[in-house]
Amino acid sequence: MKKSDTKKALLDAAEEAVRESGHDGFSYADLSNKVGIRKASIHYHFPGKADLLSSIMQRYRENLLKELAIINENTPKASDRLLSYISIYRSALKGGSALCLCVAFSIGQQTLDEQTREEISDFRKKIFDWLYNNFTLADKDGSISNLGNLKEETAGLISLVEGAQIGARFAHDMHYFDLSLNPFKKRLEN
Amino acid sequence: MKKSDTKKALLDAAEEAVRESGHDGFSYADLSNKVGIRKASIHYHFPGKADLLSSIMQRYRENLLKELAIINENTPKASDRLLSYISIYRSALKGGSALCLCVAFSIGQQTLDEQTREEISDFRKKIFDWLYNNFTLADKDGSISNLGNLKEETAGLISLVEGAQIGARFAHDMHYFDLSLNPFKKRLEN
DNA sequence: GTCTATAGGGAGATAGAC
DNA sequence: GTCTATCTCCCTATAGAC
Repeated sequence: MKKSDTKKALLDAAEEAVRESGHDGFSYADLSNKVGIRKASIHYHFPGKADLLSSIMQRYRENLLKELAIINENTPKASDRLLSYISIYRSALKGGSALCLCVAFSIGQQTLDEQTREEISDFRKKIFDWLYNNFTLADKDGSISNLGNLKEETAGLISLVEGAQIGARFAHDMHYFDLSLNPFKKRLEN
Repeated sequence: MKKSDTKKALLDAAEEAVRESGHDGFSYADLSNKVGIRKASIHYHFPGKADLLSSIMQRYRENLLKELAIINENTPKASDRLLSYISIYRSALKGGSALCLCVAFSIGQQTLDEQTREEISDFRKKIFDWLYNNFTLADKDGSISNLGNLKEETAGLISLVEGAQIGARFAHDMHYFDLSLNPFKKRLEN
């Protein structure tokens, strides 16, 4: 198999594993089974597990930030942009069996290498800024009711979405996510 | 040392470890160092790790449900009760280094034994009911503004508080918790 | 009750053949 | 690039002396 194909298969399998079981909840043996390659061979593509985890995070960050940029391009109203944000986190749940990669890494940060932790930290800041800018837009276009302090609204929405993911995965029930988000969604004018 | 004293020391050390590192983020060796007992001796008090984890959870559940009952006895206004609830989760953060036990177990549920998972699940339901009853009270005493659907409010507050814990611990910053909770707190009338 | 000693397994990682 | 074989380390758990 071509080097890049195996590498992608490993990244895909590892990302899925992290989102379902956490980064220390899967082993090279698990990965080996999923991809159909001996576990020693994984080290050819990623010398250590830290390299693998860092690569997953890098790829995820690039893709998601691109998605958010596209939302801004195509969606004029702030409330609609936030709805898109919420739906990204909703679909990441995969019916209640997985978390988005950012939440999965954030809850297991203690045993991560410094570099990956930095990447997550930087990523979280960028998400915060994107939301903050769109709450600022909402303050102008009036598409969200009862707006308070914009930094508080931003932190509150991130916490709400991440907490809803945790709860929904625990219960294996998407309904819990929707239930949690509804009070916020009712403030959005469509 | 008396049996019950060692047992309590083990429970205390294990609870702290779970809240800081997760239930598979600490070993009998870690516990052995903290308590000053050889790791083999731990098995005398708790035959397996599952027994230890289950005991921590049982103790925590009993204590917290007792606390919530006392809040109801001593605090007439719904908004004040919810403030107490929030402050329990806030102080559990220990400045951003730990989670409350319920969140710590909830995020690591995949590798828990069935019994402990059941205990957490049951505990979460009881927390939900306590909050739901107090949102119902708020609907009567008018101490929370803009009340929507009460189940949604309940799920939303749990998600908010749990997500705020995750974010605050990641950033090692209590401020993030306070920032996240402020929009909700502003709806409470004091 | 607590100890020493050790079993048994799984983790990530490396060497070297092909 | 992928393989087999092996290494080292750490985990939970048990046996048996004191």
